[in-house]
Amino acid sequence: MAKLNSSLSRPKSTSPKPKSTLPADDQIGSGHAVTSYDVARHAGVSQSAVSRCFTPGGSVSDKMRARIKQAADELGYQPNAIARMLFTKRSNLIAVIVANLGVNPDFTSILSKHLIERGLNLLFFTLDQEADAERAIEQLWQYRVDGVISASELSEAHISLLRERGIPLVFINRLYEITGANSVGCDHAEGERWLIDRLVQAGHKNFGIVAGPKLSAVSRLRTHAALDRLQVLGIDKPAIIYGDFTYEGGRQAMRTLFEGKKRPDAVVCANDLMAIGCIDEAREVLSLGIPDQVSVVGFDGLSPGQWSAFSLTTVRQPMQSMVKAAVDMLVARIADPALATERRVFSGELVEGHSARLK
Amino acid sequence: MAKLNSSLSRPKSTSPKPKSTLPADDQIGSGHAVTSYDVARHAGVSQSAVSRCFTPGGSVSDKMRARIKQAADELGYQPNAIARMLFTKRSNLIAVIVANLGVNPDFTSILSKHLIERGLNLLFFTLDQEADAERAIEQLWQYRVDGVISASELSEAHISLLRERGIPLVFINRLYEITGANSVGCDHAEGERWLIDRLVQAGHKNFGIVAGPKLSAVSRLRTHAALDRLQVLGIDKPAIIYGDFTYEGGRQAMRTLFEGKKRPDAVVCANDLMAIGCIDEAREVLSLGIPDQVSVVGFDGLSPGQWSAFSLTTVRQPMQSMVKAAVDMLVARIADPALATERRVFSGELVEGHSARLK
DNA sequence: TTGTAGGCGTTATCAT
DNA sequence: ATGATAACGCCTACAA
Repeated sequence: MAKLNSSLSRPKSTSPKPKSTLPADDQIGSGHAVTSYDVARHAGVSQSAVSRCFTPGGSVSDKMRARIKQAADELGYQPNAIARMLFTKRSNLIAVIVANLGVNPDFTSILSKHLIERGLNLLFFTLDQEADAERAIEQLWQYRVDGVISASELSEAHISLLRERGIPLVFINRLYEITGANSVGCDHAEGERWLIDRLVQAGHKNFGIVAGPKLSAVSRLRTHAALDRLQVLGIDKPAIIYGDFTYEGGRQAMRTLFEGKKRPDAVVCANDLMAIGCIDEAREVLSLGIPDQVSVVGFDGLSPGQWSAFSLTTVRQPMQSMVKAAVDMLVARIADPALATERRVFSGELVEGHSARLK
Repeated sequence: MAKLNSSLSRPKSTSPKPKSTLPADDQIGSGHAVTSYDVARHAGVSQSAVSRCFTPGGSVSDKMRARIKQAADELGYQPNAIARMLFTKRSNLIAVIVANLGVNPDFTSILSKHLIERGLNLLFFTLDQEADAERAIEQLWQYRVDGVISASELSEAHISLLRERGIPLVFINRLYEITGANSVGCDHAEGERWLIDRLVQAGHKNFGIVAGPKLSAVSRLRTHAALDRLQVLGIDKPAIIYGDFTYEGGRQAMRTLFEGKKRPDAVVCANDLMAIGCIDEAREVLSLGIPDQVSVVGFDGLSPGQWSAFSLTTVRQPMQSMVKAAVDMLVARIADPALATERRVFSGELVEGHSARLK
């Protein structure tokens, strides 16, 4: 029961015979891993012909192409991407890094679609703890990914590591002002100003802010913009509660906000999930009418927010455009790594739900 | 400006010199792609020593290991997974296939976590149209993934293709009775019986069923189980509406259900998202009290269903356990492809929310 | 324990 | 247009 010798006739293989590279024809679908040599032998051509035949720009006669394609089909041959990668140094792999929380649920599938369109594949990394980032960076390097899209913040060290290694990196909705890293994002400040302006126009006076985690850059951007605008409009400094971007966090923040003596008439949340939590807490526990007694606004444009139970007033991020832009940008950088770093910022879209009194 | 000759001293390279494989030492962090040869040269050892040093079971003396590790660190060396794959035929890649709709949002991140624990990486495929399946199967084969986890249904042809190629496959929550494919899932029938029993016990008499798409196996399982149980309990045959597993679909189904002359007092939905849609439609448009006038139940255990706005009565699928089981099973099959195919079925957990009158 | 040498399945350069 | 052949970077007998 010796192993079956599937692919003989390699250049310097055991067979000493110099010419006549066509020993006994193969049995179809037998052993594993049919290689280009097997196809070549089966079609009676050289291995390089097979390779060319599967290469986009390869110069092969129609007749030969047909013969090879048929042989390949009969044997069930597909080129081995691994071997190709080894030679070409292009893996067609894009590493996608997402933080476990605070990511729009359909982000991944939208991204996947855009990558597919460009013939790229998605190597997925999700980050729970800081240690995971270390591992992700190490792995994606080992797999020689062509580029990285990150929806999670990365340390300076990791960013520069990627730069040194020449791996293009594009951030989605993270990390703006910092060191030259490519990014696409939503104009959080603008959106937040819209919300505040509308709320103030409608006569709200006592604001409460539900921020995200203190170290979240997105939360900072949104919250600061709101605070700034309130100050510009001459509104009293609002109470600020720091949440964790979750539903539960939103509920808790709302509770805390209404324990104080100065109860807000408008609550501005750093994301939709917390806003939903606020609404539920207001109705369920605090017995407050939304938007009659309190207005609540969020940020993101999550689909649950648009369910009629909440009808959340919020700013929708143009996910499709952002993701497309990120992929475009990444692909451009892969083609020409010398391109200048760039930021693309999209305006959100104000969604006037019924969770806030707007007039 | 000639290209810099980073790694000389390959076995049969240009250099004719037979011995003394240590030409001028390298400049750190210079060119790209530092290889094991570079490290070897830097540390003054053989390339194979470097390789062994990075291989779990490799036999290297502590002294040498230290020297090599240091050299590797200085040069920023990480083994090239691609080259390794080519030789070992193991990619440490697991293909994960999900259908675009109808997937529990945190499924991917849970899965990712479990794969990480085993040192596996996640190659992500999302399926929109039937054509995408074709592409996914082709790609994952080209990348020589070690195994496949699918949360989407696959055609018989694709399943047997994977089998022929010796790629272990585990389904999550799909495709039970069919051809010997490994799967883990939730006991839909049992859960559905629980729901029906409780509803009937509480005195509900007129049922409405909101099913999923007609070709969805999961929907069929859940719906059939509900219908069977109703029949066993002697309840009149309920109206059945076919939805699409979405929120909007749920709303529409609810509307249709209440256009009929026999208005149900209990609506059983094939998933949580549609159940939420039903609740919103009932309250918003039909002005029906939940659960006073109609009871609504779902299936899945989605977190939005548990928000107090809905407090959905449902059956929660034990996602963590299911995913862990799937990974365990897959890893076992990778280790021993001859293992018998197996199905693991977990019981769900009845969640008694307030969307249904249960007594 | 360490070094030598051959091969994994491609692509690409060169003759033909 | 086609066929030989040398890498690509690593792993693993085998020899020392």
